[in-house]
Amino acid sequence: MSRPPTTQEFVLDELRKAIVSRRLSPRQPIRQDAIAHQLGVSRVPLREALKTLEAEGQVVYEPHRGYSVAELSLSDLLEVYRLRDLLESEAATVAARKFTDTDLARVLDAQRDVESAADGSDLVGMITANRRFHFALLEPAGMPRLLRIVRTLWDATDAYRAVYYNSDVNRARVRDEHERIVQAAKQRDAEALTTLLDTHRRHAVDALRATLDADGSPG
Amino acid sequence: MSRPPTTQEFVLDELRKAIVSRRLSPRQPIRQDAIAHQLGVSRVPLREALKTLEAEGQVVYEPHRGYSVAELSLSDLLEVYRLRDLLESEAATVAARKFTDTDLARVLDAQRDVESAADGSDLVGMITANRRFHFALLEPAGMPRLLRIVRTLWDATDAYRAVYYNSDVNRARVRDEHERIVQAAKQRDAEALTTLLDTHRRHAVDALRATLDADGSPG
DNA sequence: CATGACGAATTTGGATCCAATATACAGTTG
DNA sequence: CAACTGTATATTGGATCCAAATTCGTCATG
Repeated sequence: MSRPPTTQEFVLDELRKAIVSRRLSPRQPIRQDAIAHQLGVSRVPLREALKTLEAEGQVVYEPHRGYSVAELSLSDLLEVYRLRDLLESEAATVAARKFTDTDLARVLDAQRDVESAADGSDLVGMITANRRFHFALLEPAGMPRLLRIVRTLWDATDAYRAVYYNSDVNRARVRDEHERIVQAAKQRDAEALTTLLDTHRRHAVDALRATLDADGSPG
Repeated sequence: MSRPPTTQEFVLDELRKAIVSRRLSPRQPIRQDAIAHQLGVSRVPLREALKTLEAEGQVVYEPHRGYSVAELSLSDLLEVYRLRDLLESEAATVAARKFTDTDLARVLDAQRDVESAADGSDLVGMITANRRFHFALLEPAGMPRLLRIVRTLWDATDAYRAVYYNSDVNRARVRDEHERIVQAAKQRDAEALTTLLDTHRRHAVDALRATLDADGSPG
């Protein structure tokens, strides 16, 4: 008994995809009329969707001058990962003490998808399965506000994930590290789990940092 | 060269005040037509302001059913303070290494306002000065995303601050603890600073928890 | 040639109107 | 009398229209 999405939900989804796929590139002004026309809607639901993205930091807004896609500088990237370290460590620690068999089943299920996506070089599948895997590990903590914040932190760097997963070695490493994380989760070993996740994130941020440098985008 | 506020900025401000002052109480549905009329505006800017509050967690939204003021349960309160512990500790530690004389001057200035507000039993003055004091300590960290998150965490419990500062003993304790915090900041003693701030927050959350219990609001 | 003033065109902000959905209520039926 | 159905009402969602602000091009001026 689901509900058909409202227009603003549809628009929000489309905007996210456009930002992640770089069809809307950083610093680019968002012309409301053009985008609304393109999506076949009026500006009203578009603007409500933009307000949501503004609050998440995905776009920046200046009254009377409009919205533009937010740019992620190097210091922004490092801050995002520092915040993820702080918040995800907490969530993982709390969650590890509470894992039920159902929780673990969800983690394993996501990891199976990660594996097949890694094998099949399926970028989009990799991104979504990886996200499912990590949030399956964090959700049992029962900290909805924390989770919500962490989600926006993930969104902020989503545009870079496709690049990251485009590499065979990166996909293989993720798959491998996830295996060890699964073992720690199974044993409810909070300390090992947080350590492994910390390392996992450090690998990601190092790779992203290299990407950002290669882009030559100044920060 | 300031700018006159847009209608949605005005509305956002009014809504915040209404929520903090409990003129809009938790779980109460927000009738857009009524509020828009009350403020002498149309529903459009009101809805954009509500989208911002939704993203901050101040109101909850259900499509086709509307917005209502978010309720803060006991577990929500504890989560907010746990998140503040994690994030403000980080910010304070980073900031302590960077304090300039200008930064410290801002802290001292805020503390002077706290003192006069505490002496004069000025509740609103106490709330604003206290907030200035704490953010003056955190802003030098140069972590804009963290600061933004912390601001929303403060907003979430703003409704309870007036109650807290209504007590002579609470105001005196805040004033006193601030003095010691100022000393640690002057000496750039990051460890002492974070310890003192931790204790400071624990006192606040204990008092708030008592208030919540007294309210008898189940959570 | 740089600079500033002016005006047209573009773009955003907000109000009003209509459509879609949910809620409340009356009446009906088992 | 409980449960259900249909209908009226209230409320939200979205489209269109107009006002306000900004941007951009033009031209005058030093």
